[in-house]
Amino acid sequence: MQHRTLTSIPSLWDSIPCPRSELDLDLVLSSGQSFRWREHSPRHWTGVLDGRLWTLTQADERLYYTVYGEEAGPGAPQTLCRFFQLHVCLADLYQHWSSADPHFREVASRFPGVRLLRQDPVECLFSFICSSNNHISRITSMVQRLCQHLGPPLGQLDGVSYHGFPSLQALAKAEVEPQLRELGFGYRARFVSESARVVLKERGGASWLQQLRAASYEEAQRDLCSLPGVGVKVADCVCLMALDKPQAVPVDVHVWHIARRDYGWQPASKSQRSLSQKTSKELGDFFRSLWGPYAGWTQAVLFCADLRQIPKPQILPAKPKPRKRQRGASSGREDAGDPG
DNA sequence: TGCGCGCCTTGAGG
DNA sequence: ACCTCAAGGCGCG
Repeated sequence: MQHRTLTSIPSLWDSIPCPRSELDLDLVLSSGQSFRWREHSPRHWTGVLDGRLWTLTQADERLYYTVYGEEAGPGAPQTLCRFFQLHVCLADLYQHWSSADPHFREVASRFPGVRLLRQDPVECLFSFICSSNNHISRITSMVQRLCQHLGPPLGQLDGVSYHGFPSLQALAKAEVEPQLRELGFGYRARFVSESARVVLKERGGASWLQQLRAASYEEAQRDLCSLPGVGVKVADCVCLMALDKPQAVPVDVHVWHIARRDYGWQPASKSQRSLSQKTSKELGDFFRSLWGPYAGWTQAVLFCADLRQIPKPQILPAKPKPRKRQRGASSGREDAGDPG
């Protein structure tokens, strides 16, 4: 089977109303909320949702979707509305934030349609456990490896295999940690397998995570922080992106930078260099008091804008670099041959 | 108890 | 070749 595009086989697509001011699909799926969507052709995103394989794209005032292997079914619109939280009116929020914050108004006018996904808690938790000391492109490749090796296969498109996210049971197996180390997860390998084991055997499994949606922000954050590899930053990401806590503001060095550069913010306590837990809380409270109960959503807009404002330098074409560095004539390191 | 600091993995880029 | 940094967390003093 092949990846579908809207123009190739229109009959296999359906759509729901969704203006661009409410959703910028390209921005939302590539800005580090979820690491599971691939842009296989321009503005066409393929990924797994509710255990099925989808391609999404956007045109005019509508969001188009197609599901592989079966009919999309009558539940598809509701699945999409829930995933993109379309009941939340982004235009109203932007207006509110703009009136409260001139800097937001200036930035947001260039970045409409940035909203939060409502992700599966297990997927979100373990994706962000992988995020520590890491950047988006590398997190993406790690999560992809995690799914390819431990997740249930859902089929191939153009030779690319797609997998569901691994279950807690799969992640909790004893051989997972060495396996993940082999896959380049480093010290995060232990965090993944240990947290899976704790959630499964000491907390009651996926339903425990699910129930944190009904808990308070403070309680959810505290409970998540009891897992190995989960600190305040990762807990806030999960709270914001999977557990219905729109007030959670994940504070990282990037947000810290934005706060100082664009808001002249300085911590009350004078810890300068590193982001202490106390400073994170201070900064989160600062943004919550400025932006209100959806402060995490606001931060996502600014974060998105910041990602796009520092475009990666294009690789210059035809740069005849004299390569003099390999004098040892080392055989290529991408050798496919087995050692021995 | 609270806080600051060094360490942990890997890989890209300067 | 060396250093730093990248959407951090943990253990120690």
